[in-house]
Amino acid sequence: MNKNTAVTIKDIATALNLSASTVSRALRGMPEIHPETREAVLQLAQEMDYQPNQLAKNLAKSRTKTIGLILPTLSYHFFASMLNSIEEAAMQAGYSVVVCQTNESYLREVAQIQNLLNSQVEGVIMSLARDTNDFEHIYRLQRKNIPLVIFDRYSTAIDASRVIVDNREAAFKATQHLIENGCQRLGCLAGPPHLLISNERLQGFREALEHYGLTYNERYVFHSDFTQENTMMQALNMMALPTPPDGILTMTDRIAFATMYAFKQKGIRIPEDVAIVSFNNEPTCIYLSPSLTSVNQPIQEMGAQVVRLLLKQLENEAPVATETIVLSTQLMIRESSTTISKKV
Amino acid sequence: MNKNTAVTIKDIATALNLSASTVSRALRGMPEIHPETREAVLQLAQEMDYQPNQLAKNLAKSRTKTIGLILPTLSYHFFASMLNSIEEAAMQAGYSVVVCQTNESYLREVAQIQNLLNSQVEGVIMSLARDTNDFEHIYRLQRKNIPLVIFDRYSTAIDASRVIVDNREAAFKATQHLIENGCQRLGCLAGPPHLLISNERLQGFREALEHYGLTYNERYVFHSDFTQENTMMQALNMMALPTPPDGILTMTDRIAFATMYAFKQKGIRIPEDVAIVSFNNEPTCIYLSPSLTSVNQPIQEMGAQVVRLLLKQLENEAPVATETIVLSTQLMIRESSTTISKKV
DNA sequence: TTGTATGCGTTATCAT
DNA sequence: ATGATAACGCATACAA
Repeated sequence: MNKNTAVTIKDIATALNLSASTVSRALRGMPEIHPETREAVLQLAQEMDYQPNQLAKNLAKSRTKTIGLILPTLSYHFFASMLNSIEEAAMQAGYSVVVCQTNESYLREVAQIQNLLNSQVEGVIMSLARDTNDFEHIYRLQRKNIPLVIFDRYSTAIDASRVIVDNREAAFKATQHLIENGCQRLGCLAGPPHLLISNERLQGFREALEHYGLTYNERYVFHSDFTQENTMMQALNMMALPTPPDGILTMTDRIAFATMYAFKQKGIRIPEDVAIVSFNNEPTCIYLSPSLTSVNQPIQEMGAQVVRLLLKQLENEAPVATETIVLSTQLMIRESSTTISKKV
Repeated sequence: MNKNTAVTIKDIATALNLSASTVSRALRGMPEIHPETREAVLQLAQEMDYQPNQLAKNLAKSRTKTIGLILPTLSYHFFASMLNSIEEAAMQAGYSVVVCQTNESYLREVAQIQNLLNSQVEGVIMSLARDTNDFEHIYRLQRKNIPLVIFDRYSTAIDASRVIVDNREAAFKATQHLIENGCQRLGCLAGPPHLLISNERLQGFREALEHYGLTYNERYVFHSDFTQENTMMQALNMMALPTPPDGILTMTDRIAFATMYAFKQKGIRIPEDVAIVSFNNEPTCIYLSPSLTSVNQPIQEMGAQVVRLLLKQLENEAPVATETIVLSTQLMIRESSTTISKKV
């Protein structure tokens, strides 16, 4: 059952013996309206509890002031936080954002882009789904000249503005930290092989090893599909190597959580048997025992930059060159990687 | 910079020397259209990469097939999961959902309802913000005959369909569990005093105490505003009582996490010194050491019921009586409340 | 089977 | 300062 009685501008107009255009102008506070008329309109609007119809407004102006945000999932704290930070920045610029999750599925990503297009969003911000390997849907978006900014999970196959962190450097520093804390045999629990940022982090991992004269061995690199079960299996497989690692770099906190969980069940001690360093710095990191060392990404800054780059495209008449913003990270050192201070 | 060249039905029509209505019908697969015309239209639409304008569509049909979802925050796993489960159920019924967060702020809640109204959502699903004490904005919604369903954080001051769990019983069982595991002096770390579900849980806590012949003492009840700092302070204050509790019921996992964090820093052992039982069963619960005993709410079921109740109102001509669905919960017993099996 | 006319609620361009 | 009219893109009642 729905209201059949939405108050419209026309209702106010006839009630006041005015034309719709006058009411419209009064409502929007245009200067040419007589104060008395304006007052009358505003008051009646209030009394009738008039709600402007955003659909009609948008259609008439051919303008929605809305941007679409496509995220892999809101269950990761990182993405939920990015949503907040993007929404904040967008709102300040007078835009609202409509969010959709892909649940890591390529098909859903395609569908969501379709939806956003139909919803007439003026621009799109996204981070790629785990399973996205083909970019035709993105190209379509671009062919329609919809401004696009990609953050975090990007692809070099897409020519769009991006906001990322220096994954290679971050992984390098994280690995360096493990080495300097005495780890000799390092393993890496990476994400799906086709995810670019996973490879960048792997690259940083490798460079750190080589920089410190350790040999990089592919057999110490395992790939997780981000699910808990798979991650636990990969982690245990790694520890079942003839000479298991004494330090592991995991690509995300979720991977680290599952790994630590698996290790706990098997009686593998952290950091005594194996140290762990991870990525994302989710709030849960500090609650674990041992607390988890993790790379922090500047979420506020990323959100602000993402929106800034999008606005640049949105508000310029002429096409704008794509831009890549690389932000730096901070390693939050905690118990999982430091044998020294087990304070508990 | 934006596309000035959105392909419309009219474009297809003139290109094919047809009328707009014919194209419209062909696009929607109406039976009365000649197969050949349909083919031609469909093909050209594809070639021109035609995107239907959802705004125009909605305006023309005075129907959006959209429901609004207002959540306190997406940072709580419970709400993020509810979003997924609601979206799933809504999609199956052909509705899409637009989400907004209040960030626990009353003012934002009011504003978000305003937005949803302007966006012409056909119905609203919500869980109240922490700070919401006044319900005029909800009443306005109802005066406009917008179907409304409230879940989890509800209020008896709002006459709307709801989907909740039996908080009193859940708290009773949780408290019972603590008592049966040997706790003698129980404390409760509740949410803000005006949150109804917090009080219901407190009621269950109290009833359990009395049922087991323990005395309920208000001095063992502390209120957290859900922030980490405040929660830590309240938790430590509780343990600073002359005779601190040996068992605590916390109202949410977030409260429990912060409490455990505070206790860890102070060297207060869980469950040896004090056992903890909580609400929400976030995934993090199993990752903690000790793992956290928590009340699980049937999120899938809740989402399905919420949507079902809303659809009932949406798809009935006549007004539908409000309904309350009370679902039952399950206590997930883990290490934080059981002295027996510290497996690690 | 297809076309014409009208409407959805609002804004915008001309007039007056 | 206000009104009439057209337009936004699509759907639909009515004609043909």
